[in-house]
Amino acid sequence: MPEGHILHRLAAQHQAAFGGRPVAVASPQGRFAEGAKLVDGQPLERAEADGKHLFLGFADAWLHIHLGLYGVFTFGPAPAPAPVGLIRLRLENAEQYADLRGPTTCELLTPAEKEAVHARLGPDPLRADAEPERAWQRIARSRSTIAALLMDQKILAGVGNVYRAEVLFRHGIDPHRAGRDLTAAEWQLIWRDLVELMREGAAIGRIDTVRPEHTPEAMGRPPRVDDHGGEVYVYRRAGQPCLVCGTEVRTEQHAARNLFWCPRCQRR
DNA sequence: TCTTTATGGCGAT
DNA sequence: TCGCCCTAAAGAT
Repeated sequence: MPEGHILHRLAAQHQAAFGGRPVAVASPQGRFAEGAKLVDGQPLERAEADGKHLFLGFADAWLHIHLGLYGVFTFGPAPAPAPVGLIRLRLENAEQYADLRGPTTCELLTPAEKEAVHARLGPDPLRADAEPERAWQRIARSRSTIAALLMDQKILAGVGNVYRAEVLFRHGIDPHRAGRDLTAAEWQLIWRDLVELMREGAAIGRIDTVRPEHTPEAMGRPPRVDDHGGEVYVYRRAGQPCLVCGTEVRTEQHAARNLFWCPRCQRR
């Protein structure tokens, strides 16, 4: 269950495992059988991520993958075992295999179609070519909440529900504030923090956002483990005490997604 | 053996 | 704003 950091990590993993060499491409489940056949046996020329999209470049086409809410890749040493469950896509060479389950999107694109995907995305904090100013231009004019804007991939690419909740907490910002009420200085701090947090997330493969001075050990509280693998301030911690001030963390449905925040720490 | 839930996004209304 | 799509694991019965 992925935000942008996972897709960048996956691009690097595919490059390392399959880059520059022919790859067997198949669809054990059958739903992507025709597409798989078209690139089967071609070398993987390059792998890249753009927001939450993964692109695998073959000679004849770009393989475009979006994991959606519960898509997942599994890597392992070759030979791949007999398929268990629904495997949409399997990549394999002599050393390794990768299985893809449950993606929202798994399709072949032309270069022009790939560029069209890029064109409709906002800047991605994990890409060197990102222009945060583009996002700010839209946020500064918007009456939508900053919570909704951070999740809008046309505004900002790669940020999901966890990074949204956590970056707003780290900057003390009430998620319900309108984008146009943010200051340019606040936006710059949010962007820089996202770049840093997501780079670390891509490197270690999970989302850790709790500053050293706020860890349970540093605060003299019993240790704890968040059930999604990382250490966070508010995401999925509704009803539990805020790590900083002890106030109960709140949650609500916000544009059909779960929003979490601390009503005391996030009053700006 | 059910029902629910999830770090997403699309199109219809 | 709603329903719907993709799948697996956790929780309820």
